[in-house]
Amino acid sequence: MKATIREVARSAGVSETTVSLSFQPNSRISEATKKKVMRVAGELKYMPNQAARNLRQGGSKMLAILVNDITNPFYARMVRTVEATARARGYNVIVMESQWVSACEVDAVNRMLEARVQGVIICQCEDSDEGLKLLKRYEVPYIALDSFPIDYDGPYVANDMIAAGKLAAKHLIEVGCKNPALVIPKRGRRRFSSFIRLRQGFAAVMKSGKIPFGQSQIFNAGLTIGEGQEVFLQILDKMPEVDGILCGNDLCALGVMEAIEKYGYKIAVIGIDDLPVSSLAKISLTSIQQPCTAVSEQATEAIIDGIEKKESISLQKALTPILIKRNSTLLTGIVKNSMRKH
Amino acid sequence: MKATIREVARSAGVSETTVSLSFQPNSRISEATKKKVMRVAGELKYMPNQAARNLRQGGSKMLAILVNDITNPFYARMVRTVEATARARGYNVIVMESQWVSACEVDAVNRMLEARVQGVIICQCEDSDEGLKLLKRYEVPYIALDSFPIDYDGPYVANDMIAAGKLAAKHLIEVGCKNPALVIPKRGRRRFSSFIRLRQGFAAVMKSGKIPFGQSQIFNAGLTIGEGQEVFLQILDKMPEVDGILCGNDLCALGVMEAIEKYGYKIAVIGIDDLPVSSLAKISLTSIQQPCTAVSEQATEAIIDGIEKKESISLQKALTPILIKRNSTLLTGIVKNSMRKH
DNA sequence: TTGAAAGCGCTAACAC
DNA sequence: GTGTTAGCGCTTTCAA
Repeated sequence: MKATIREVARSAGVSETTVSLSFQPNSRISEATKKKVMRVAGELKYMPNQAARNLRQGGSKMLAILVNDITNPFYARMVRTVEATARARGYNVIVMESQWVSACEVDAVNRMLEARVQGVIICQCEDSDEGLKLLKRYEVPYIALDSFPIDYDGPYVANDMIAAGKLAAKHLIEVGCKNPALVIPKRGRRRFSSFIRLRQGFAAVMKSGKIPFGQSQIFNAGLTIGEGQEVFLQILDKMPEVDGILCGNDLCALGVMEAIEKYGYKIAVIGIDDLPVSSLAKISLTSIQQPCTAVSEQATEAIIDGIEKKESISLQKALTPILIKRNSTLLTGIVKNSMRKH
Repeated sequence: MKATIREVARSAGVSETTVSLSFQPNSRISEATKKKVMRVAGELKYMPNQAARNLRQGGSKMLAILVNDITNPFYARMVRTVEATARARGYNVIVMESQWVSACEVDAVNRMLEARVQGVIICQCEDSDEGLKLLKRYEVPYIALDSFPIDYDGPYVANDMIAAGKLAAKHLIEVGCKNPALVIPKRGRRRFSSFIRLRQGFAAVMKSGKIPFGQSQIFNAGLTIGEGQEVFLQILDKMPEVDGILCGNDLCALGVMEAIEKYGYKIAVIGIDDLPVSSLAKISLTSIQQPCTAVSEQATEAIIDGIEKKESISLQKALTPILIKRNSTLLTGIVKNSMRKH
């Protein structure tokens, strides 16, 4: 880890250029020289210094991905896909986490900027757009992945949440739901546009099915098990007749299911994400499977294309999800009235 | 994102040195000059270039963490903690994933080396030690986190798996288990030393409790729900009287529980990790909670200390886990005999 | 308190 | 097919 190109050159009796070129694919160097250089490099434990290379070439070959919560499997899978896609195209990825805190987001963006990442894939956290502003200001290409504020007009690749809302509503109606509730997160003053779209799709289908659905049936909870558990009593308080709940993600849905069970109710629940645990027989949570892999891949490809063609990216794309029907709606739908407690 | 220190210097009518110094804390520059420099820097959208800084200073202020599976919450939490701890000390972290594939591990290590990370926190994947060899060869400080091969003798911070095995065995005996099985992963020819230790602790307590426990009661499955589901029939085949199963992690345990339920058995199950979902009433999986945060913190601090003191690190530390008792052992322990199918 | 100059390790013109 | 030269953007002596 100590040797530089200079020492390798000297030791191999060639110029630095030759060494440099030997490490590049299909360069002009003869096989013999290349072999010799490689041998010496090996002996001297030489390895090209990316920082120097970047400095010289004026590009870091580095992307950043910013997610809200790395421990959430939904984001973790995105990170994995982005990483793999980027690597295939010769880019490294630095992963950052905002933990839903705007200040962390800004901090993360600053570090990306200093690291001279060439592109940013960003799952935006909340109502502050400071992070985005920084990216714009410093003219770093970015693309939103999955979530972004309601007034965002930049490039994105996301899951089609209107479709998701429609799927959920249609299914709830199918299983006989008359009093639906929607549980989605709210940060600061606004909601994510993803969840606004979810609501739009949900409300549209409910309306066409003549099921009343209004503001009073929308509840606020974050995307964790804990927050799901907490919100259920609020729902029950305002909607004692609730018989179907769509949650912002599976984790929240798991929490809601937990509370439903605890208080002895039977209410249809739908989550979003289709986590591995959701398919367990004991859980069997009906969920909306999002095309996360495709979304992440396309976002990554788009940003790299943008970087390499030096074009600004204008992609705005929403991919269609599918509904996975399980017991959390199928069983509860049948028994819910007879089993109700009150 | 375009301006360099030179342009800022020219525009502010000072030297590059002054600009550079203005961006460093408590340097000799006067407040007035600093303010002026900052203003100009802001106007020109100047931001120090880390690559150049690193090149000059000969250190990247970058750490790498390599995990096996980023979508596994166990690793994700470690990543989070490492990242936060490192950042507090002024280091960035690049995250890499081996996906349990030795070739990926080697590839990841190579990229770290090129990125000139100053230290590596590594959760090793399997029986190949190629990755580690590379790290040694290029003299990059490293510390193993949580898992490493059986013959590893380098620095590590890990969970005390002997203690974990003992806790589990003690508890299984408590709930009346007579025919225990152990399900742990095996990669290539060897097992992780973590799981060998788990077995040691488990076997020791079983022995002292006069419960027979030998090779034929140890089964092989990876750390995922799917592999847990698959292994159960093998267990049943070889041990029709099995009444207690300790799994290598919660995900695997969830899979085993799923299969137990599916085939209509009641068998005590213990997992390791205590994932959030494990505490759900519907799951209620008895699990061993590992001090992952502390482990990750200590590993990170140790490696940074090593880097800054230029000392090689010799820390070998195992932190004690605790047992969280839930229904997967408490209920099954009571009813298991009367409910058995065969 | 400030500036001039040297150089970190590498690559890309441009010679030869 | 190979070498010479000139920087990439920054920090750090050293001198003023």
